[in-house]
Amino acid sequence: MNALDLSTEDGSATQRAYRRLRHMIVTGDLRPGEKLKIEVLRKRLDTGASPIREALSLLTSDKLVDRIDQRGFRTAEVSVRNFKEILLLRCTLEDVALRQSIAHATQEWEENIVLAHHRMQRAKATGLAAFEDLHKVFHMTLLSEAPSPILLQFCSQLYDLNIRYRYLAGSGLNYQDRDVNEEHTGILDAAVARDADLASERLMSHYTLTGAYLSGLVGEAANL
Amino acid sequence: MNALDLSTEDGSATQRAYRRLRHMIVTGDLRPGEKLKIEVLRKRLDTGASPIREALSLLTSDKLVDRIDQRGFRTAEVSVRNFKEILLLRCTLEDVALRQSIAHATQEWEENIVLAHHRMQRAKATGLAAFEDLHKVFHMTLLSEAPSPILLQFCSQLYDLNIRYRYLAGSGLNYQDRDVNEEHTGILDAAVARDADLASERLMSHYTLTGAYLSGLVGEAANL
DNA sequence: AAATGGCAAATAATCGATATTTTCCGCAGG
DNA sequence: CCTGCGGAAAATATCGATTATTTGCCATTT
Repeated sequence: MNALDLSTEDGSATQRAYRRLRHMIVTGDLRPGEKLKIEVLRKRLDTGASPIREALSLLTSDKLVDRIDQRGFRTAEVSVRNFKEILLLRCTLEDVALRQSIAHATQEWEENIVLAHHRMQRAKATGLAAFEDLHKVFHMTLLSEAPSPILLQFCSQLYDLNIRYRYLAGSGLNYQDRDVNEEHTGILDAAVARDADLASERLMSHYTLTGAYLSGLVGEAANL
Repeated sequence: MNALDLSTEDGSATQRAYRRLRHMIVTGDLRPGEKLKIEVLRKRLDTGASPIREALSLLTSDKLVDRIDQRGFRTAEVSVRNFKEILLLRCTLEDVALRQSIAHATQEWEENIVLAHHRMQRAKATGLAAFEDLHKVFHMTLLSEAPSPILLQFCSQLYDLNIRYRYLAGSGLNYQDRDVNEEHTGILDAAVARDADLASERLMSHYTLTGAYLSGLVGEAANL
């Protein structure tokens, strides 16, 4: 069983509810700011109130859900401001993490990135739905040697918050064919070459470009 | 009602349990790695199982509690490695936050810091227990104008993780009289003068010194 | 003596029901 | 016409009990 395997059916009722709710929020199935009534979700996921409640508590950690004491839960609001904050923070934190990761690079790590990159490319080419997951794996693998689990966890969390905007902007998968492939390959090459400055520069540019593109869409799509 | 008021008795049972458990973990009343049995806590806090359970879920977000599916909760482990990671991350993030905060400084902010500083000093002088809280308020106020709530939340979380080590190292309050007062005043002055470089330098130095001092203690005290 | 299998106790997770709180709506008074 | 005040309806929070899972122990086997 893989820690990154998000699809499976096992685990406690709480875990299942957590995964499903998380997916629904990230993909926009549950709209931003939407009230999350226990009763409604209970029926929808066909489980008891307790697991729902706990799952929502967990999602609060991920900042995908807001809890208001005594008046329940709702999905986190979105805003252009929030989107930009996430983008900027990602740049700041991933720059640090990437440099640390490259500084601690190993052969195995190098191979992991190459592999992650290949899998991502293949999924994209074949239009597989798993692409989104593999894309995250690629990015997190880049950072994975940074000896700072908390930092990595922050990056992962910000990644998820960001991807939610990608879905909300519609066309979850359509990168408007700016050449994203090439950007990824560029980052990969620089990382494998252990060139921290170049890799970081490319990564930042990758985020900034994607961000600028999305920023416009986010505004209209969610009409903020 | 103040968002920073941690003492009160009101709110839901969950909130009360959350505050009390949090305090117990941070102050070391519940030891690192200790198993947190619902039944035991239920009696100790005189409340039902549900609030305990939810409070523990919330504490998981704060990384003060680890949850292991199907086998309950335990307080987060500590280690010198983890301590150093927190220290380093705080330096990285607070440097960013402080510079942003100073860049957005207002008159009101300036007055808030002066006030926070004064209250902290007074509490220290009179040996008040509230000192720890006011110390946190002072540090967070320094950062408070940074237009990045997520970043501030990370800083707050790291602050709490760090202070836990202070308690664990024993002598929660004894700063060994390295002149901490003077360090605080120095940071205050630089911030009020809007000198971001100087303020940041002093803040980092403040953390690094405290960290170096604690680092030794943490090792012995918790015998890691 | 060490390993294995399988009870029994302990503990966690979940459920269904109750208590508490908020929300919503209509009505009286200004 | 707006504002504020009940009071029912809805929703949340909490409890007590039940179910499922894990853990610890001891007999049995090799």
